[in-house]
Amino acid sequence: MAKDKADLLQGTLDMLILKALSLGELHGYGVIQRIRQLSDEMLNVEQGSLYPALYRIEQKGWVSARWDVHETGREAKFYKLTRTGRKQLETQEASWDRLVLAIAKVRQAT
Amino acid sequence: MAKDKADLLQGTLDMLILKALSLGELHGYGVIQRIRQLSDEMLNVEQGSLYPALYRIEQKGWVSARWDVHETGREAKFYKLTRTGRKQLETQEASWDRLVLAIAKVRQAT
DNA sequence: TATGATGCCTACCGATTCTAGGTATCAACT
DNA sequence: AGTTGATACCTAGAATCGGTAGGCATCATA
Repeated sequence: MAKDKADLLQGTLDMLILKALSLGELHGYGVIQRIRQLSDEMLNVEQGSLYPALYRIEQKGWVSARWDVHETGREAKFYKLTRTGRKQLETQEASWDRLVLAIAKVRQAT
Repeated sequence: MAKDKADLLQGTLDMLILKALSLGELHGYGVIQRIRQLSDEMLNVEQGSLYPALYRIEQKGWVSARWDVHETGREAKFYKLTRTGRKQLETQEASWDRLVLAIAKVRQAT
């Protein structure tokens, strides 16, 4: 991938996807675009990462999927956050915050 | 591992180890203790994660190792940050900061 | 008509952390 | 004396997950 885009750390992708979908129903490809846009082009999710992740997340019941046609007339698979998924997003955000805090503490040390 | 300790994300361990060693030479087991202590018990590095990581890091030239006896009279393998390792720490900290920033941007979205 | 963007997918690779074991020394307690 | 827990090192294998690289189809645009 492009060198100016940061690689994701394992465990952050689910949270990003759930967050993107928390802003409204969206199809897979759109999730990539939304994450890229929201992060000011800093995060680029590869398709080879996204689709398996969406599948995993759907299996866990965090999103529901349905095929539909969007305004441009093209077919796409739309994903929607479930109630469980919203809970999961909160959980993952809390974990992320704890980790960021813990690492900040270590880095403060002199 | 204990449920009150956060699991690490892949990619953060190296940075934590390098940071711990940047505060002074230390043996492997001590790295675990130092990270735990600096993070207010929030981060717990497993031995099965640490030793392979130290080996990898040594292979990359980021730390140098030597056997020695510490004040308690016990033998231990002491690791020291190399000049390259210090550069690497800066690089990894910068990457971490960028990732945290990017994720914060996504999470700000309403 | 050719190219690039959109849109879906899969197979495999590589990296890394964890679990679960093993070994040994030492202090402390029973 | 024996047991336990902390200290100190290590390895093998499992599991996870993101990336690379491929495939396929549609559509707008040059």
